[in-house]
Parts: sequence; structure tokens; C-alpha cells
Amino acid sequence: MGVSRQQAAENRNAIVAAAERLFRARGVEAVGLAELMKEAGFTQGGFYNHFRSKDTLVAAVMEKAMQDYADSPNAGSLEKQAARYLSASHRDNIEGGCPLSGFAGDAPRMTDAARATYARGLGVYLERLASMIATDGATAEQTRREAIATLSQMVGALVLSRAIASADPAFADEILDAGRRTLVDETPPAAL
Amino acid sequence: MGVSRQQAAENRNAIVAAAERLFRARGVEAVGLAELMKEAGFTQGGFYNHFRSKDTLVAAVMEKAMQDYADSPNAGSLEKQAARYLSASHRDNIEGGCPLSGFAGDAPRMTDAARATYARGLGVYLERLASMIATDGATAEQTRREAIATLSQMVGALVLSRAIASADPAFADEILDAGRRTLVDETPPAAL
DNA sequence: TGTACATCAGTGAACGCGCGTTCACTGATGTAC
DNA sequence: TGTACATCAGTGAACGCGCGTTCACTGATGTAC
Repeated sequence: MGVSRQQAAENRNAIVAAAERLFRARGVEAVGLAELMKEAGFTQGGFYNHFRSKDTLVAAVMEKAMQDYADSPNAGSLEKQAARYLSASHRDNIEGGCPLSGFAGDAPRMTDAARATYARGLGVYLERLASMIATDGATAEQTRREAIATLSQMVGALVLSRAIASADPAFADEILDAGRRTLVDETPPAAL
Repeated sequence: MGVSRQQAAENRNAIVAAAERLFRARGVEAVGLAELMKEAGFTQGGFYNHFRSKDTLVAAVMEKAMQDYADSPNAGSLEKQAARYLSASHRDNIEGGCPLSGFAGDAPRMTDAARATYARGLGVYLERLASMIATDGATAEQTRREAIATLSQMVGALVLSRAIASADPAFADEILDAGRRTLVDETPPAAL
């Protein structure tokens, strides 16, 4: 139709944004390019003006999701971070939120490029978490191990809660509550 | 072709077993009925002698996976259970292993029946874990909360490690190691 | 125990459909002079 | 600054393909007498 370069770049971003929403909500496999382009406001054929293939788009979505999450404001303390992460609103906000949880199910089946981006994003997030956890008495190694354990627990709780959210809402809430109390109260499981 | 009722029942089990393997390895969406039936040793058309639809098969796979896991032998102690759960061999054994992790990515997109089965399986596994964790001093509520936190951490670590296994193997191993050391040493994160 | 017939798990071809991708074409944007 | 032309993001139809599902048919199993 004749479109300025800036407009074209914005349109590309719109496609990536629409794809991210749909991919998170229904999975990469389940979303077709026709639907995706329509969601972004274009017709099917235009897709290949921006991406060489669907796999290339998936990689771009991954880049954007990880970058956005890295750029998002810090919650401040581990307690606040855990409370936000393990909230019902985060669980129900499938189209947004943490991409480590949001793409955890799809990641193992993505291309190498997309998974490498996922791994890099995981590394960045762990460093962030480690800096929130660090205390004077702990070595860097201990702090990192603690960050990994904490993140594992948060991701696991969110993934499990999402898996059963519609089948057993009360149970799904209980999963989040337990994680929140464990992490927020800084009362570790083994000490209960 | 004319087949005894017992043989027909065995054939049905073979289809479910093949489906479970393929679904875990590549995701429910990515596996077609033709491929699935061929894997089980039959032709495509025979599928509908056993199942009304692909969704019905998915539900049957979920039932079998959860039942098999509930019937599997107990590791004994939490330490042994965590060591086994967070091992590289469990991570790499995508076609088997814990169905809570194996189907975590697909579960949110399954039918209600399959997700209800998933939720039930999660409940059973939590009770098992709670009985391993229980101590004299702890209330049932505390024990359950601890079991949820522990399972969340194990599932999260396995899911994350699987997501990055091929992109960054050393990082993937580090995730498992951290979880194992945290849980096996009974040294909770916050106390490090 | 033997015969006649119904059942039903199997085969393999076919169905419509939506997938990812390709294509010819359009026309405003951007560049060269 | 104005004109001529190349670029390229858009459209929308078409491609081959594999999907889930349906169908007519086969023939050993299982049942009735």
C-alpha cells in the first residue's frame, strides 16, 4: 500500500506484540499466521515482508519478551517480588507476566535461537534475583544457589497453579498461597 | 481384521502408550493421529474404533500417566526423592518420568477432563510428599504447605532445566544441582 | 459339537479444512538527477 | 524544487500438505441355536 519506513517498523512491532499475546495464551503451535496477522491488523500475505518464517517470528517474540521483562521495574525486596509473582492476578494474566513461566511449556520445542534467548533471559533474571537476596555473610556461590532455588519455586508454583486453575480454582490458589507464605515469611520449608 | 477382545484391549493400551511417549516428547498439538497410530503399529483409520476423538485420547493418556505415577515405588526419604527427581537422567527422560512436569506445558490447553485428571494427580502426589516430610512437631497444615513449596521447587527446576538443556547444558545442570543441594541438604534458601 | 450369523477391530482411501508459504500485483515512500 | 524511477510493505488469491475425521469394506472372533 505504500508505507513509510517508520510505519513499517511500527507494523512489525505490532505483529510481534500480537504474536506474543496469542502464543502465550494458546501456545505457538496452536496459533496460525492468518489469525495472527488479522489480530495485528493486516492480511496474511504481508507476514513475509517482515519475517522469513514462523520460526523467525518466534525467535523475535522471545527476544522482545525477555527484553521487556529485563526492562521492567524491580519490585525492591524479595518479599515484594514473591508476593507479586505468586499473585492470582499474575497467574491469570497469561498474555503478560513473566516469560520464563509463560513460555516454559513451549521453550523445549522452539528453535535453537529462541531457546538460547530463553536461556539468556533466565540468566539475567537470576542475577537480578541474586542481587535482591545477597547478604553480607553469604558467598556469591551461595547467593546464586539460593536465587536458583527461589526462582525454581516461583516458576513451579505458577506453572502448577496455571495448569489446574480452571479445573480446581481453590487448589490453584492454595498452591500460590503456600509459595507466598514460604517465600515471603522467609520461613523455609524444612524449618516449619 | 478380526481380533479377540483381549487383543483389542491390548491394542488400545498400545495406542495410549505410544501417544503418551509422543505427546511428552513433542507436545499434544504437534503429534498427528496418523503418526501416532503408525507408532503403535496400526493404520490411521483404526483410531476411531478405540476413541471418539483426539481429545478423548488425550484424557486417556492423562489418566494412564497419573495412575502409573501414583503406582510407582516410593523413593523412601525426601532426600532420595529429590535426588532422583532433580537428576540429569530424569530431565533427559522426557518420554517418562513425572507427568506433572512432563505435561505442565500442555495442561493449560487440554480439555476440562484432562486438566481435572492432572489436578487430581497433583493432589495425590502432594499427599505422598507430605507423608515423607511429616514430623511430630508440625501440624498437618504446615506439612502440606511445606510439601507444596517443595514440589513447586522440584517441578520448577525440572521445567527450567529442560527448557534450556540443549541451549546451555552447563546452566541446565546448574539448575538441577542447586535444587538438589537445597533440598537434599535440607538447607533452605533463606538460611544460607 | 457344528453351523449360521452378528459383531467389531482392523484396513486404506477419501473428505473438508486450515496450515505455512509463495506469488503477482498495487501504490505511496524514498532516491537520483 | 520538480520530475522519473526504484523500492518495498501492503493485498488477496493460490500452492501443496498434513491435519482430524468419516467411510465402505474385510474377516476372525464371539454368540445363538
